[in-house]
Amino acid sequence: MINPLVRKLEKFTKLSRADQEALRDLASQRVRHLNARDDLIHEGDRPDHVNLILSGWACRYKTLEDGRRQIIAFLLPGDLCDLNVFILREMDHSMAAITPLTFAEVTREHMEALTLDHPRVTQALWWDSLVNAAIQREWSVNLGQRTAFERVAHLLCELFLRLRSVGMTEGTSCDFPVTQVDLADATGLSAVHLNRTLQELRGADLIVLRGKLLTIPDLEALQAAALFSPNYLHLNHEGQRFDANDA
Amino acid sequence: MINPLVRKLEKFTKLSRADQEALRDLASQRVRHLNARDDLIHEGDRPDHVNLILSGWACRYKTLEDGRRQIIAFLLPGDLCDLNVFILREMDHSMAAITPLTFAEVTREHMEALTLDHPRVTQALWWDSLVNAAIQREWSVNLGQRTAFERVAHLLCELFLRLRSVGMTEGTSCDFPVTQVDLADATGLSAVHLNRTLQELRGADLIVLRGKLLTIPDLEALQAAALFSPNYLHLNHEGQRFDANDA
DNA sequence: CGGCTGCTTGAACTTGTTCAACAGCGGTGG
DNA sequence: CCACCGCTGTTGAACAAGTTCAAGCAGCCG
Repeated sequence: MINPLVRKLEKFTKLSRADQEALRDLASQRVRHLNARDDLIHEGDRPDHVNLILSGWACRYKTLEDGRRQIIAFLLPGDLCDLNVFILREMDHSMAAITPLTFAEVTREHMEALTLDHPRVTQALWWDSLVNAAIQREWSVNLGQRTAFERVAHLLCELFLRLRSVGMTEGTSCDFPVTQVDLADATGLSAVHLNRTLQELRGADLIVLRGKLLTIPDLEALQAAALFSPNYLHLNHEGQRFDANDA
Repeated sequence: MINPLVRKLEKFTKLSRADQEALRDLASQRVRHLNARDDLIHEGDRPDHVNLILSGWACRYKTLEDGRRQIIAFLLPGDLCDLNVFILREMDHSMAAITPLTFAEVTREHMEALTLDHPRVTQALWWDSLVNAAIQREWSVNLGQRTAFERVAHLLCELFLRLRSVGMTEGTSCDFPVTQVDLADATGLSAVHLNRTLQELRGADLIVLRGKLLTIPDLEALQAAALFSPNYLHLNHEGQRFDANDA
């Protein structure tokens, strides 16, 4: 399989062979595995490397003292967590595997070397982190303004498009290994109401979700129901302006 | 008044004279003014410079087709918007002045020069943008998990601490020029319910809010009520490790 | 004074929560 | 092979939190 990070960044800019090689190199160092539900890192820990998701799903989350949990972001293959985390003294949130997970721990030194040697890659990584910031903002809109129905629909649209951008969809379907409890924690709904909302979405023929497979028969329709506009994902080949297929 | 950006960044690292001078320089170019409610930039516009807030309050926001509006972030003096925005083709959200506003438009070239010449400043700016990302994440927790009461309390704690970090509080009070409708749009509540929530907070003697002045008689108590933990603001002089009072 | 914007109130209503119970499934151990 | 356990998904019914609508008030500025 093609490296999902490379694939995603090429949505932004064409990368040279050397660039691609450097990225593949990132993905081959200090590779680690986790079981579903294990923490990658916990609030309060000192961050000393950047995590690059290679396969499986993970999430960022925070819990309140009384146990309420909010999932803050989903991390998919090709996602890189916070280029500069080292700068901070301690993590302000936790990260956990949702499925069995493979990821690479990229050291500070490695990141710095990459930055120096591959300006085009660096640019693309900044683009990626701006997109992540935009996603985070959209989640605020989602949680603050959308109804349960719209909110769940919106999340599904987003995840589907993000998966597609790393080549992890097949036609109108994709793997969807998230439990309803996780979805509830991501959308700020109770598990019960989330369940009923999914049923509504099914009833409206907007989604088919069975086992761990999600099918979206009519993406346009789902987007309309969610008041979803994909602009914040900045996927429209922004940086075809930088075309440099060998440096 | 001391430059708020310098003051904030010094929470992270000691800056040399030259560093400080460079930052003050940022704040003196292409200074612009807006009236309350005017947009700085609108969704869909092409971003071609970074905005540095000099005085007054602003916000980021998004609106849905049917008019629902979510305020996504508050921008206070000393706040700098998205170091790298130029990378994106178009804005995925809007920004507006809440009060009469003074801000500086910093060109791409100027930012790049700053980055090259002042690595310590660059580092501090990255710190600042990581903190902004953390704030954005915390807003998700706020919107997704906290009750109206906790949510409003939490927002007030955050704003108070952020204002304090740029020297804009006086004892237990600060200027608070935000209308209830704005607060409602930031917390995802209806204006009516926001109003009642403020009354509850007043009734519990957690805040005094009259006119445009906010007083928090017992910050600890308000934080406790909000389940507020300040760690995500990373204000605990993280970077006293870098002390270099002249380069 | 008149008109605007922002704040406040009451009452009916809706959306989403909570609690409690149960069904389905896969895995594990006896 | 069956019994049992734990996790995930599903259901009903009572309940609570927050919304909506509509009206009125207060303060401010011209």
